[in-house]
Amino acid sequence: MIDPDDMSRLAQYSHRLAVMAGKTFIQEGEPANDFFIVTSGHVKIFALMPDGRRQITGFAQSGDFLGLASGATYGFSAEALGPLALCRFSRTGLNILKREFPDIEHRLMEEASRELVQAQKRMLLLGRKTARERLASFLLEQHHRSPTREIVINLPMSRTGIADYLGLTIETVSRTLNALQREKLIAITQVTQITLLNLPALETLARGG
Amino acid sequence: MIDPDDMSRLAQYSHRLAVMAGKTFIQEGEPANDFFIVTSGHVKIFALMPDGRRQITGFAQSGDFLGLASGATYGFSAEALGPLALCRFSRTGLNILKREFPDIEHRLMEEASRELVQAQKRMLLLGRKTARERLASFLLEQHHRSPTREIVINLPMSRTGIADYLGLTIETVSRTLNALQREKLIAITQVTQITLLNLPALETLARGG
DNA sequence: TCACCGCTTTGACATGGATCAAGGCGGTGC
DNA sequence: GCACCGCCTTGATCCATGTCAAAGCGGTGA
Repeated sequence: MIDPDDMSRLAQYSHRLAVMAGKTFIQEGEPANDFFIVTSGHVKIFALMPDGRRQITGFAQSGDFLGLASGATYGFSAEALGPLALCRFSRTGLNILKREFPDIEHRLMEEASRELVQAQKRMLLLGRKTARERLASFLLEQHHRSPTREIVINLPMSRTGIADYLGLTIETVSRTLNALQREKLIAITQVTQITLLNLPALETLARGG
Repeated sequence: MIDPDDMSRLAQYSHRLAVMAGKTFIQEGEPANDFFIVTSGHVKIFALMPDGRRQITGFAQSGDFLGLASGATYGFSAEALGPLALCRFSRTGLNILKREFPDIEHRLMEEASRELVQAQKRMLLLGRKTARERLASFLLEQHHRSPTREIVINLPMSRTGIADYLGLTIETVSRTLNALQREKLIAITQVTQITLLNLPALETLARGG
């Protein structure tokens, strides 16, 4: 999302930062002093309730911004899914940058737009779709992520991750995937690898009829 | 959100537009050629499924932007809740404006940030909260909207609106409100007017314990 | 005044998904 | 090879919310 040329200029205003796998490096509610760009690895973005209920609101990977959804404090928590590398900008540094490189604001804006579109789709999914529809939507989302539109998809997360992403329990995820397999819409080749056997049917299901 | 001074400069690049109450003036999936600023009235922003399931993703009122969450096509539909006045900008006009008044991009960015924070809260609500928690969150949101923090709140929408906003049915909304009344957390003074009797308890409930 | 209409409430019942509780299964270390 | 451990699956049951149906109830117009 950021081209390498800008990247090096940006680097003057930023600190490189490595994060261990599994570390929660942004805590919801803390002062949002920093802004990040992911340079390698994957990040899980989520919100927690006091009793432990978790909603994953998205993921970020290399090139993605982290911290757009922030006022005075962070509105989310973020955890490294594996070893992670980041560029960190202070908010004030970022503001200087925006003045110096107006293009940056465009890029931020584009990313924010994309995230907002994504967020609205997820609100529809979480508020109105059934478990089957959620799983179908999820599988197709993974499918579309692949540049070659592979019908064999490798799930980038565990059942717990899927459940927290879709607003379900792990049991429902497991049962629903098996139901889709019984109906020959998918084949579960390995625990984290699924083959999409009937794309049109999955698409119809995902959009709800 | 836009100051009157800028407003008049912006006006050169925009067309004023009046919309009748109830009219759906943005259809999800149509080419996102325009961008809007609400100048008076209220807008309901929502997504629909083919069988009629509806998820309201937000509302916009005077001063708010409409169209941030758009790629090539609109990712949502928008309906006038009452008589409505808008400024319409063509996308290309907006891009010219951005160059001419860099401040605009800042404002857009701020609004986008706010919307993203809001969206993440709603994903948690829709994915993980119970009906009671959703209603408590909703009532407090209305409460916070009032500049004077009135504990008597006037619901700006019907039961159907609340249900579609919270991902519930109208029956559940009705029953849950009555349950909260029985427990003396609220008093339903009129159908669309509710008094918050126990703010701390509502806040605890809304955040889930 | 009364009938009608849309919205809301209430009741009875159905059900999708959650919860609780065993197993199964694959990977790792001894 | 075997025991352990984390994750996943499967089964039994429960329950919050949805669905279906029937009254209220307030506003409007004849």
